[in-house]
Amino acid sequence: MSAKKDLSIGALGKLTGTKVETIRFYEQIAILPEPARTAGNYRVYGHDHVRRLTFVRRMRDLGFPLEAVRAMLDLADQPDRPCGEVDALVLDQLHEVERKIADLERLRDELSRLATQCRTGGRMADCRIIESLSPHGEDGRCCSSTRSG
Amino acid sequence: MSAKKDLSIGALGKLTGTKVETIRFYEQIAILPEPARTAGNYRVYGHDHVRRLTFVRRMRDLGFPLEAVRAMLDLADQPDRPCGEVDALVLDQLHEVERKIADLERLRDELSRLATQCRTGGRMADCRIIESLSPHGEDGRCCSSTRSG
DNA sequence: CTTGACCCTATAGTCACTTCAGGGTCGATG
DNA sequence: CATCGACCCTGAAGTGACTATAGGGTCAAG
Ligand SMILES: [Zn+2]
Ligand SMILES: [Zn+2]
Ligand SMILES: [Zn+2]
Ligand SMILES: [Zn+2]
Repeated sequence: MSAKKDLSIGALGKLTGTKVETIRFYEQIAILPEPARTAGNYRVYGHDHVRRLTFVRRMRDLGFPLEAVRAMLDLADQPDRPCGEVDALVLDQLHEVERKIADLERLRDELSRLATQCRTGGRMADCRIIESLSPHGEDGRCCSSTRSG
Repeated sequence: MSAKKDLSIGALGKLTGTKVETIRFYEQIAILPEPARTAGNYRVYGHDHVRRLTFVRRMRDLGFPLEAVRAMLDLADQPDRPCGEVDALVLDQLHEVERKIADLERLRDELSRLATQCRTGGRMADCRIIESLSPHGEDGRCCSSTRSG
């Protein structure tokens, strides 16, 4: 008794936490197949769309790029292939996320050092933050490197 | 004796670690002022450009959006204003980075859980990863929610 | 019959660049 | 003098993953 409850695009969006425009966008780039239409040209979605879109959104929420989503969808449709490729995609994404975390932690440290530089409530002319971000001192010499011995 | 060593766009790029196209782009959106030109219409840069571009690149490397860079450049040009706004910009960016790190750490945990699900070397049909990403079981019932009491 | 929520298409905008197409300039070499 | 390669020029389009806007059509309720 699997009820075939047809869904409008808005209903599908609510069910999957996806904006209507995003669903149409996914259709345009062939992440989602074209649905049937009503007499009034409205899109009509069914169970398979819900499943597929949910899958897509979960991967996106985990930070996978759409290209990886596409690859995963292709793989998922071929039950006889080995699943090693799927595992590899997940590991790649895990490493990517770990790399991003490391990058951001370095940034965070630099920013918090920067944030403690000033705090004087003084004027821009004395701002240590601006000074820290500038190339060198305030005098006219720097890049030209014409400081002969 | 501040030597006025004029620089071509390529030389400026090398000096600041910026691609030539990016420099032209910054000029286009008025992050950098239009430089002088040679008779052959080549851009010619001097010391001030080096300083300004270095400042921009440092901020970008710290993850500030160009809008914040623009704001900071505006402030830096007004020596009499209080530097509190600068401090606030840096703190905002610090919090933004901290938020991103927290988000990514959650993702990392989910991904590493996901990554340990499978590892069977089996077939797609049995892949636990695919299963974990899918909405519910394999049977035809789910979104329709027609499971009456 | 009108209101308002929803839907349609096509197009442009977002961010911070990158890439491309199609040329021009300049110093060195033959 | 021709020509080669490294560099430079402009303007437009492409990237990712949507988001927004303009200008309409559909449909159930009151
Ligand atoms: Zn300050
Ligand atoms: Zn300098
Ligand atoms: Zn698997
Ligand atoms: Zn379902």
